Amino acid sequence: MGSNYDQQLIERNVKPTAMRQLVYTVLNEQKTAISLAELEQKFEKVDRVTLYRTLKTFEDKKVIHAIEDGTGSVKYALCQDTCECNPKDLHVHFHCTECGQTYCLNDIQVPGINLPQNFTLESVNMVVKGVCDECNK
Amino acid sequence: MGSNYDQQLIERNVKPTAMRQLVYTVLNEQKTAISLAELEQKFEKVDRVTLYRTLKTFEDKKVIHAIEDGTGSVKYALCQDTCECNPKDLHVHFHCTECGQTYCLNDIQVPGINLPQNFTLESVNMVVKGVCDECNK
DNA sequence: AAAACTATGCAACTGTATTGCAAAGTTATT
DNA sequence: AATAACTTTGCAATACAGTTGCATAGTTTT
Repeated sequence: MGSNYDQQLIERNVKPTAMRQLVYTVLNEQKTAISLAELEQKFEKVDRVTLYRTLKTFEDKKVIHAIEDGTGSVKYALCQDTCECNPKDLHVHFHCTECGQTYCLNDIQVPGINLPQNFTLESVNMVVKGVCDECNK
Repeated sequence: MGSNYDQQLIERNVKPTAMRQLVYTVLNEQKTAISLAELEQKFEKVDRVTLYRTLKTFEDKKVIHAIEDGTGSVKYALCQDTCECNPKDLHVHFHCTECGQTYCLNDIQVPGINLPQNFTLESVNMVVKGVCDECNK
């Protein structure tokens, strides 16, 4: 049989084990980015290290991207289908200081930056902090 | 007597104690942003918690700003004279993946972002990663 | 000089991230 | 089909950044 998400994993060269299918499913259900600790809480019983390595594998293979939102715990979210995690694929993230949620603003591309002479660019982590629409109600 | 830097501290409503003068001096000597652990190593013998609280005080009073560069340890750098840490005062930071240094690109302002409806902005943490001029030689 | 407040130092603790190693599971080879 | 080689998972333990509580020292106010 195999999960509905096998294809996404296989396309990114990740063997779709049971664990990975589960993790992918959970990630897919999230509206906002999620930390390792939060992911752990979605399961009855699971080994944190296995989740940790699953996330690392997913990140390496560009199934997910990491967001350093400054809370002390890295958040993760699924990449868009077309994402190669190149600078041009990068979007802005939003961290709500009220509810603590971290959003992917997939529609807002990270603006280009002209670096000083001889600085070369690999990636950009841009996190806007403020209050989200839910908390502004 | 008093240190040369008393004025800067007093202007920001920080009492210029001996400890704070020392920390300010060290921060002022840095070309790149520095972590708590790195700061600790600049002293023969010093209590980490005191440094920690000194940095927190400096940050609160906008003597320094914190940079979340994604390395797992927050970096700190002196604010510019005119800085009020408002969005318009914010500059881009650069983290070199080769030497590990984090630079303040004081001349490069963080670009404005149009947030979705009902999202309000407080601050922005923008870190560009790549290779710095020194490491590109 | 005493009281009130602020800063410092030490000990202890929390939580995230990470590594090593053995067991279980999977894939390739004979 | 049995073995070997490799990959994934689970458990134990560790490393380290960040943080809190409390007692002492120092400073300022009354």
